[in-house]
Amino acid sequence: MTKLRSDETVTMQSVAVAAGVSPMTVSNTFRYPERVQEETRQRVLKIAAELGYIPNHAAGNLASGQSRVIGAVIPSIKNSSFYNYVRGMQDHVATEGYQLILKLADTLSQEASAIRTFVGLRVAGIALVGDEHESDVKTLLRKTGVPVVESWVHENPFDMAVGYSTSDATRVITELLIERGYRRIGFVGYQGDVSSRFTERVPTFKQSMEKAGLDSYRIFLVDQADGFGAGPKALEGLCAIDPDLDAIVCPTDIVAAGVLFECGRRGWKVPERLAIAGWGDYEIASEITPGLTTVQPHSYEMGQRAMSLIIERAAGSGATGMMVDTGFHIVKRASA
Amino acid sequence: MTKLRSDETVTMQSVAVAAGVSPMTVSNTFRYPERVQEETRQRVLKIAAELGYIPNHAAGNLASGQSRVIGAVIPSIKNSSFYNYVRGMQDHVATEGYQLILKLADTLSQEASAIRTFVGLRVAGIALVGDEHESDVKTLLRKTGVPVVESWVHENPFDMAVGYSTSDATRVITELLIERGYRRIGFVGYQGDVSSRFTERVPTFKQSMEKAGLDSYRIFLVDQADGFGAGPKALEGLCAIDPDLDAIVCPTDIVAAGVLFECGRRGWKVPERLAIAGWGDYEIASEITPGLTTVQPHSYEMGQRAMSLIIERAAGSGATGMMVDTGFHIVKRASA
DNA sequence: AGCCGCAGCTCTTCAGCCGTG
DNA sequence: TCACGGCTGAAGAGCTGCGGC
Repeated sequence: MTKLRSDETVTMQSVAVAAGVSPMTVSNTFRYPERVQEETRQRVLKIAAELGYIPNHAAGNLASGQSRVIGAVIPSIKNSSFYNYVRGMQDHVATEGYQLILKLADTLSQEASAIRTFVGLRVAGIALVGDEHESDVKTLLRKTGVPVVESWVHENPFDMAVGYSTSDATRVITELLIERGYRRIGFVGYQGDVSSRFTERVPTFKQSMEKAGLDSYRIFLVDQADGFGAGPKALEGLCAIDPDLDAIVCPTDIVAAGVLFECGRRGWKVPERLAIAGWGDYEIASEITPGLTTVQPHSYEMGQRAMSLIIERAAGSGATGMMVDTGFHIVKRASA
Repeated sequence: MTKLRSDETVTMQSVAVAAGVSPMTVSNTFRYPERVQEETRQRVLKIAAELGYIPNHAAGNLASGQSRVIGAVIPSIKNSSFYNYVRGMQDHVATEGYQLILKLADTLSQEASAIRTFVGLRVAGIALVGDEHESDVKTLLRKTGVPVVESWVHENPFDMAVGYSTSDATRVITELLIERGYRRIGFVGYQGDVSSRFTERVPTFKQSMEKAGLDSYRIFLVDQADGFGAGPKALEGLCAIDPDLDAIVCPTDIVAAGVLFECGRRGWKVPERLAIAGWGDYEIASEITPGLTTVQPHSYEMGQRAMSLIIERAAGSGATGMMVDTGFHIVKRASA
């Protein structure tokens, strides 16, 4: 004997004794119900419930090398952008008898630490956002062979990916503004080390403008951490480039809302003085006045598909390199 | 032999062989570095890194009966209300060498399922929000003896609690409105099965009004799921009770922002025609115009203290029944 | 002081038992 | 004779507590 664990610890063994069966029958009752006679099963289940028995996942994981837990790393919960993504993941795993656990990571090194925790836990799979990760953890993930899905990623998956083309969406929303007659269009991006799902929009914006014979120099970068506060800064920065700016493309609806609030302070009419396009179709986009014209990624579906890719792999089918395009659409409201 | 695991699985054993030491020395290197000679430790660490070794938490948990993982159940990430709470938790556990994992649960039964997952994982402790939980899981938690902290709870903890008095905050914000000369004050609450941290505000509001000799019948309940949309509904409902309503107390800044947007649509000046008080000091409270006067709970500290209570208990000190009051303060802005 | 061997944590895989048709 | 349904026992899975050298 080694441990000074309380004697009252409820184990499979104690359930077995109380139910008058072997531990194996208890195990089978939970894992392969069809292998156990109805009557026996009911008895075991009843006893287990009475004793408050919950199978020790650590022991099961160790013995079987399998897990029904999937880990997801989420960049932030500061705003609602990942709400539907997480709901999609959660709803899908529930239907398959899996469990989802989350870790938050604002930076690459936090992401790396979260991944190490998940690997230590020997989860069935890992869902990441974006395609930039520390090279050490990439090596680690390769070595362990755990299924990994990158979300919001549209090409060159590390393992598997689910997402949509931010380039396509940038082109479509820019062309929409051009079509509606705006000419002096400004673009707001994020500065510093941000995900490529933001940085790859800039060249596409330029191309779309140039293709229409328009100038593409109205570009201003803000700090991703600024939230709503980025709006006023962006507007000021773009007005310094061109005081006659007539439209603005924002990296998120939060920034767009910040711009809209600032227009309110300045007494600028939207969209008459300035048209505003957002990104993400957050709840606020439909609630403020005027409503925000914005890109709606299909985040809920993205979450669902991310989980189904992992579960398929864990179940034996599925393969590395799989990619799913969940698309996007433009929600047209009054702001642009 | 049992498993058909890949032979390349990196275990403590394989690290030990490669480093020319026993498995126990590898174990000590990770868990009790001071027990191992500097030179040996460096060698083991180097080999471990080369092989991409991550200790199997399941095996360690099983062998030691301990865990460095803490589970937290969060009601929602739809808006930013729990952002600082989670940051506080995460920052604190990191300093203590623990890891935080999250599960989202919108309903009591989802919470129960999340708790069962955490118990199955044999986490070191569990952080919950609010004081309402399924009675089955309460029994289960009692039986397992896992440390549990309830947050946003100010009295009668199930095990331990950290929070502030929503009653006190309701009184203070109501008295602020009265002091500022508002008389026809309306109160917005949530209908249905919501946490007591919302329901207990109603009686306090009534008391505060009556104590000042004012009418307290201007009360309207909205659906918690409505988000910003609850604002217009609440305003309409309260105007039906009293068209000359001059101030409104909202359950969250989101609802308050919804009311503010609706005032914009109606052409009502804030706070001249209607004063608005929010709750939570979300990011939007300082960004919209006018800024929202609101209750600022010290969520970051709440998260930190929740984790320290759990870690103390896991480390042997600490006791059931512990409670921490993290307080609150009122942020005065232009809306009221 | 620094390092090691043994036994054991709880569960699952697999082989096999026993009685029946 | 064998197949099959329902159950069981032995042997680890990878790690750590403890005592020994």
